[in-house]
Amino acid sequence: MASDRSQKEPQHHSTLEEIRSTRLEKVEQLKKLGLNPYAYKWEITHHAAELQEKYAALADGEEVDIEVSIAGRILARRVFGKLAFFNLQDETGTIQLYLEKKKIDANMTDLSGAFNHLKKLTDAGDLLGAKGTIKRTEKGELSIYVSEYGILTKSLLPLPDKWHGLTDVEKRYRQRYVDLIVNPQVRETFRRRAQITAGIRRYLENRDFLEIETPVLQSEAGGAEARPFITYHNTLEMDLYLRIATELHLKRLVVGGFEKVFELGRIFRNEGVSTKHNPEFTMIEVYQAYGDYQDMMALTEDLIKTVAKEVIGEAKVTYGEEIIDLETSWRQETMHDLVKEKTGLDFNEFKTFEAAKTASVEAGIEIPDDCQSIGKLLNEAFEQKVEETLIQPTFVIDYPIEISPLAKPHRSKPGLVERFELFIVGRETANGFSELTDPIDQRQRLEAQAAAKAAGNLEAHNVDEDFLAALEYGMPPTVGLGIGIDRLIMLLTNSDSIRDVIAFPLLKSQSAAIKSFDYDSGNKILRVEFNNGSIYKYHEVPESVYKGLKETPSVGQYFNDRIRDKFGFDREV
RNA sequence: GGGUCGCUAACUCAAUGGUAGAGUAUCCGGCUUUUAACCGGCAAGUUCUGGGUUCGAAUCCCAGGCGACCCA
Repeated sequence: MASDRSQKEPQHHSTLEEIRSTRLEKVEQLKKLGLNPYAYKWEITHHAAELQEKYAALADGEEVDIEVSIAGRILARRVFGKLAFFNLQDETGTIQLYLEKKKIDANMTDLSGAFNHLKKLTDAGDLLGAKGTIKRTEKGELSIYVSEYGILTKSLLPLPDKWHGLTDVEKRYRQRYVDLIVNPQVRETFRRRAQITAGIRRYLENRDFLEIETPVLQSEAGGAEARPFITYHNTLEMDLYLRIATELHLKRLVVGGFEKVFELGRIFRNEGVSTKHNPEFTMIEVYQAYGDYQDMMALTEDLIKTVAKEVIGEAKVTYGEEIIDLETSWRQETMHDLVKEKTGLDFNEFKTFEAAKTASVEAGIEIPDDCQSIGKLLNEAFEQKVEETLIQPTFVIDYPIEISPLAKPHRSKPGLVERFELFIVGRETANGFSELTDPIDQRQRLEAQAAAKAAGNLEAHNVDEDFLAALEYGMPPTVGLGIGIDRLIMLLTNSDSIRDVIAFPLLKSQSAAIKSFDYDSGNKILRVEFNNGSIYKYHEVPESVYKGLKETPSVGQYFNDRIRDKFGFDREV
């Protein structure tokens, strides 16, 4: 019998494409057997972790005659002649399946050769349902002694290497689903992320804050200094901006009479990508009427402590080499004092900008061109010399007015505002201030921003007249807070890149990878086939461009520069 | 934006400028206590792309793509 097979064409089963086609054949074989390779349902009675916990004390070789049914993904197979062991993973963990020919064939009488089909037609990566009893093997592994199985979904693509797992960082982010399958700690990170955001909402709802959703698409970006994404509404024929903050709309709600509001949502900033920045990220903004920044610092501290305790179990966090103590009362220092402590410079003493600049240069502070006031210089000194040293939670308070256009002037310190920022592990984690409620003062500050925009500052914005109108109706004394949720989650999950806490971080798109192209000179249509199998037809493409593409040394580069996004197209495949 | 490093079989990695290899996975055969199962066998490559130098390039040079890290 073996000799018949050996005379067949040599089989090639190595590349992805070939593995996939082998598995597609298995799909067909399952269908022929009357088994649906893409099943509708499997009744689950238990999960892996639950069973592991419940039967932790079961002795080696012992069995428990309780029928259980579970489902999950096959992570590993160890197959013998008439016996097999599979490791099955569900959302909670893994458990071994003890698969014996005798037992399975005796129970699955409708399917002759049930055990052999299981051996031949399943692969690591398939989703499998199994019913059976509990048994700890003689080697000590808690198992389900399977009487019946169901192939629930046939997987067509192989899982990553079982030794090394998925180590390619890029692939982990680009194909997060694979990362999640093979790296349990990644699932734990996102589980914890969900617990953190749920905990924050619960905390605020318990204190009568109301979450109200505000627009993502805005005709004026505002509420922060950042470059916005611009998009276009076709039927209204207008440019729209994706929000860079929720601030100005939440304040409108406070004007409208809501005393405690918040929104936890996605913010978009058209800026670079780094371990600390993703162009879309999650922020919570909280506004409370009739309070000031001291009230909000108290709330911020209590909120973060409470959530950390709920999620981690204690208000102590290990982050890299550091142990962050969230429990003891958080330090509160003025920006002036901290700068003085680290640099020896007392910014209260400087009478002129020139004097401050000279002293700062001596202290080793680099001064950018647009830094033209004592306040901005103070902030530079803070960012360059202090920020990264603030490891344990620290509220920095009383910021220069120049860098805080929406904050209320300090009640006793001229030139400053009642603002705080929270720093943990050297990173800005939260920002809040007594809100500016004087509409005339606010107009002046926004007009200064608009002037900066007109002068070319891409992070400045036009005056939001409607927001000013709202302030003119009267906003109560109010304090506001913003927390960078991703950075908080990084802290509470001990992650050093923001990409580790965003399920699908933004990545540069991979190269066009053009397979082939041809040109219809009569209709001026350039037809391009990509390596991923898709085919696009570009219209009104001049023959010169086609010739250029034909002659260029780098097709992909030429395509990106001269064709992509330059011509209308439709997609053929 | 700048710098450093990387890109070789599906995966993880080798290969003095001189025949591109190994382990794992896949595929075939065997196997009733494995858990990185084991034993035997087959197959698997546009060395990221495009140029250049050379008798000869995975290796050296140039340009580009993508990524990681650091800096601003």
